[in-house]
Amino acid sequence: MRIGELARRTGVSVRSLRYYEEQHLLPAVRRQYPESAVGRVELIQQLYAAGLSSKTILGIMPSMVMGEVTPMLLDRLTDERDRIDQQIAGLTSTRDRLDAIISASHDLMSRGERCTTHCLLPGEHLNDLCSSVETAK
Amino acid sequence: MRIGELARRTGVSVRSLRYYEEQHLLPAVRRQYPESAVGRVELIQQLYAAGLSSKTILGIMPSMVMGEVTPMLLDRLTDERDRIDQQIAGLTSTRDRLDAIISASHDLMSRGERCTTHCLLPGEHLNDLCSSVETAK
DNA sequence: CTAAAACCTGACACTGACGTCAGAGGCAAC
DNA sequence: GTTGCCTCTGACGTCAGTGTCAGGTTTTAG
Repeated sequence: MRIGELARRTGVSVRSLRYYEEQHLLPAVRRQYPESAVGRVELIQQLYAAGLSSKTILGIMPSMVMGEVTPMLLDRLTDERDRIDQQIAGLTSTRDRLDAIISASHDLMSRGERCTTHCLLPGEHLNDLCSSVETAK
Repeated sequence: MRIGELARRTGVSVRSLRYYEEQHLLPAVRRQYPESAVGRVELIQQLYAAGLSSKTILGIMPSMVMGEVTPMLLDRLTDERDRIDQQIAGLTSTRDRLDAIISASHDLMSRGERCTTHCLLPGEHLNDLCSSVETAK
């Protein structure tokens, strides 16, 4: 498979694939990629989405491809897993915060009420922000 | 409170705080920040961590500060919440993938076995990657 | 009053993953 | 041949958040 087809099949731009190769994440043998490159590209994308850098991905790639893991790699994997766990926790808390506002405003709108005292950030005066938002544009 | 103290209390650099003000996320009144700025900075950081851009944050900020939300803001909030939900799902799947490797390698090491066929990415030859990793450094 | 400390403005640098463009080559069908 | 598509190399641009430095002003301590 050549780079164009790989790009089509993965939905990843040619530029990105070349970048991956540049980072030694995606080896090509004489302009040909094996069938397995598709899964590999998807793995790379997934790890990028999880906030790993190309260097980190390069580091843990061997353990993702082979079932075999050295103690050092195991450490790295565990570190990253823990980091992702933390990230999930943070995102969950953020989502809950957004959710609280969304459902609260649903409740309010269904009753036609208004509530400016039930702030999530206490101590703010409305004018503080309104003015800043207006002057922003 | 002035910017230095705010920086100390939030653990955010002075430079970043100034950037927030530049983006109209953190209004200052004559070089003075109100007590509530601390919570506000933490909110900003949390939203940044969730992948929101400064523009988006500026857009949804009013609804975070006041309980009141316009339908337009509600849409934006819902969009962001859904995006974060997706992000959480992706991260969870990535973490599970890492976890699978970690626990599998624990099992293997405890038995002193080796398993190169139990790959997570089928169809790869070990040499594909080993060579690419070696030549990387 | 003076010196030090904090602050402001403005600008440029950097990172990382990727876009984009130019120029050059390869390989197919017509 | 040549037309056209795909590829490669190389370089520069982008974006957002932040570091950093220079040079000037304000606030605070003595």
